[in-house]
Amino acid sequence: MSQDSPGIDLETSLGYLLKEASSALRTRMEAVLRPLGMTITHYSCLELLAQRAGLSNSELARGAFVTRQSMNVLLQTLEHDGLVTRPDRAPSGRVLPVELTPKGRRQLATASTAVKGVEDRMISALSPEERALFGDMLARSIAALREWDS
Amino acid sequence: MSQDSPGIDLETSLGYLLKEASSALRTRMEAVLRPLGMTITHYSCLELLAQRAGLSNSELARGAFVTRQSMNVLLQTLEHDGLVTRPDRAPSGRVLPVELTPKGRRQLATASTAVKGVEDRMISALSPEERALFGDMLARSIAALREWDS
DNA sequence: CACTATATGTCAGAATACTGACATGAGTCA
DNA sequence: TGACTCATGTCAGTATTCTGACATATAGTG
Repeated sequence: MSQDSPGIDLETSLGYLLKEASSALRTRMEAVLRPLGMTITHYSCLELLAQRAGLSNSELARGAFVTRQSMNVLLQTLEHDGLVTRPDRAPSGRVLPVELTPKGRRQLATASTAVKGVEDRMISALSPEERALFGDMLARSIAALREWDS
Repeated sequence: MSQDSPGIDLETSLGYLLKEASSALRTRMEAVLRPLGMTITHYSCLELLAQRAGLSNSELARGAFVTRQSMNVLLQTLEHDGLVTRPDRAPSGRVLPVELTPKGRRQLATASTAVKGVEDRMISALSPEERALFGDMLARSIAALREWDS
């Protein structure tokens, strides 16, 4: 039971809590996006494109935290459904800039409000000052985890 | 190259930051567990069992944030590899209590050390006082996200 | 100019997790 | 007792993501 070793106490582990929070957020987002026929990656892709039009497949993949292979199959579906467009040939190099269509923009609008509701629910547990600090601590944690990147 | 920290508004979203932090933690954990031939779910299962011996398949699934079907597949592998044991018949009801074998305990020991190193790296960006507050904020966020269930 | 390194898009296969469904056992309540 | 509800373990099929690999295009270096 409570044998030591270099064991990690999951009850107080910040890593476990972080995963737990991320899982809860993911579950809630899936719940509100499912009626809209969208997955989280699907929504993330559209949201990224709305803020930075012309992102490439690889850039979208990094922004949505999936591999570029996974993003590519998603983009094929989005393109087929008329939500995004890609040029037939790369304007420069091999990079294919992706853009939202009006239809994609409309779909994003409804999804964005739904997702914002989930995020608002989450941060409702934090005071305005705490929200700033929370974001700052998250950013510092991210930086520390990537510190010795190769 | 515009691959690092583009000035998108998503960077100020706490939901996105949370997902980003979770992704960074996941990447680091995968990096240290891969040489040991373990996945995160694999490790999580062993860690859960070390702290609470006799957990059922469904309980392990909830603790590792996967479905009980996925956990069952993993448990079959772990059982085949001699890392955990399950009784042939349920002592009560249908619940099959899972237990670590000495071999499983040894494998967990090395993995736990590696994972602890990752977590230590992450919280090194936070002061001791901040760590407590960080955990508290995460717990409150989790509670807020789940109180919706009604 | 060649050579190298990096990044991209893409294809194919494998690993992993999920949804749906079913039977079983325990607990609750009329 | 019997009907109902709930949770569990399990089977089957599907879906999504990942790993590995390759050719190509750009930039940097000698």
